[in-house]
Amino acid sequence: MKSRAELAELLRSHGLKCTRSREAVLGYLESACQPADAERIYAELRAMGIAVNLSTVYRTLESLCGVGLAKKVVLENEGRALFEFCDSAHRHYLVCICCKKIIPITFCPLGEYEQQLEQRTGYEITGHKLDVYGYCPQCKKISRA
Amino acid sequence: MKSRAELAELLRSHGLKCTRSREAVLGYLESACQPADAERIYAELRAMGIAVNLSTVYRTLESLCGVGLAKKVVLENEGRALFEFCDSAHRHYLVCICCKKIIPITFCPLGEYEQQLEQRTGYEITGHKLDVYGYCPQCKKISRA
DNA sequence: CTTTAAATGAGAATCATTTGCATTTGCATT
DNA sequence: AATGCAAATGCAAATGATTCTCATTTAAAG
Ligand SMILES: [Zn+2]
Ligand SMILES: [Zn+2]
Ligand SMILES: [Zn+2]
Ligand SMILES: [Zn+2]
Repeated sequence: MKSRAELAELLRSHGLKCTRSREAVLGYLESACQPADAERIYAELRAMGIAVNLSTVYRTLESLCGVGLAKKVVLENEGRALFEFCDSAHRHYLVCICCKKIIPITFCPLGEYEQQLEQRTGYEITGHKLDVYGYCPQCKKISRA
Repeated sequence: MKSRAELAELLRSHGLKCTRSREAVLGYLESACQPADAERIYAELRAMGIAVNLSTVYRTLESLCGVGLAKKVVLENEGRALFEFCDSAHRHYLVCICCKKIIPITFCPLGEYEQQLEQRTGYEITGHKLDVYGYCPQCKKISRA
């Protein structure tokens, strides 16, 4: 949980003008425990008494992603894009298909696989996206009952 | 490349009434060399002289996916959903971020990884989605020039 | 305190996809 | 082959997430 001054500094050091909306959105992402969509960020900020416009939330998220302060996460079967604070770590997601809870996973098992693929296909591989789906412990119980 | 009779039989055996649109869409998917989006399927069928409505293409794709004759493929940075003939094989995609060419990959390196995740997280894992991005041999050359 | 380029708010526009409803069609039954 | 009916289709309008336009406000540099 960063202070307002820290957030402001983070914005400036990434070449972004520091505004109320940006500080608010960045602050929200930084303290959120899982990726959130624009509408949700918008709603939560309003609930906190911070009046931002939805267009501005979208624009701000785009700016933040542009300078590497946020990351866009697109999941299958999810109509809307999610966003999270970007600590620039490569990661994957374990998503509950029932309650939508998301656990970020930092271990990546695909280094060798990518090399093999490059050799076999002639592609120059620049990255990958891996999402794992299933039931979280809670939903597992419920679905059994 | 299946005959019309084969396509019809495939539809019926999956519990779907056999109609001109369904036969056309399924036929297109079956002979396509890579996943295509609804609009594209629509355009190609028209070009072949088969008049189908775009809504019908969408509805047909939904039906085909519903009975397991097609599969929806959602890729990052791709505004529209893609569809492919479903041979029920688990697969991944190697996508060129330049020309959008897609190579399906049948080898999956994630069996052990899923087991480890189940143990560590308590989730019951039901599946995963892995897409690899990069430059195809052709685009690799171009970007160097 | 001015100045000025960038950011914002409000709402319209866009784009893929879905839906309502009147009409047509597959196909089982006579 | 003719009949009947539920399911499928065409068309246009609705939807929902996201982007854009443009007039107004604001951050921050001088
Ligand atoms: Zn759950
Ligand atoms: Zn990885
Ligand atoms: Zn390419
Ligand atoms: Zn796999």
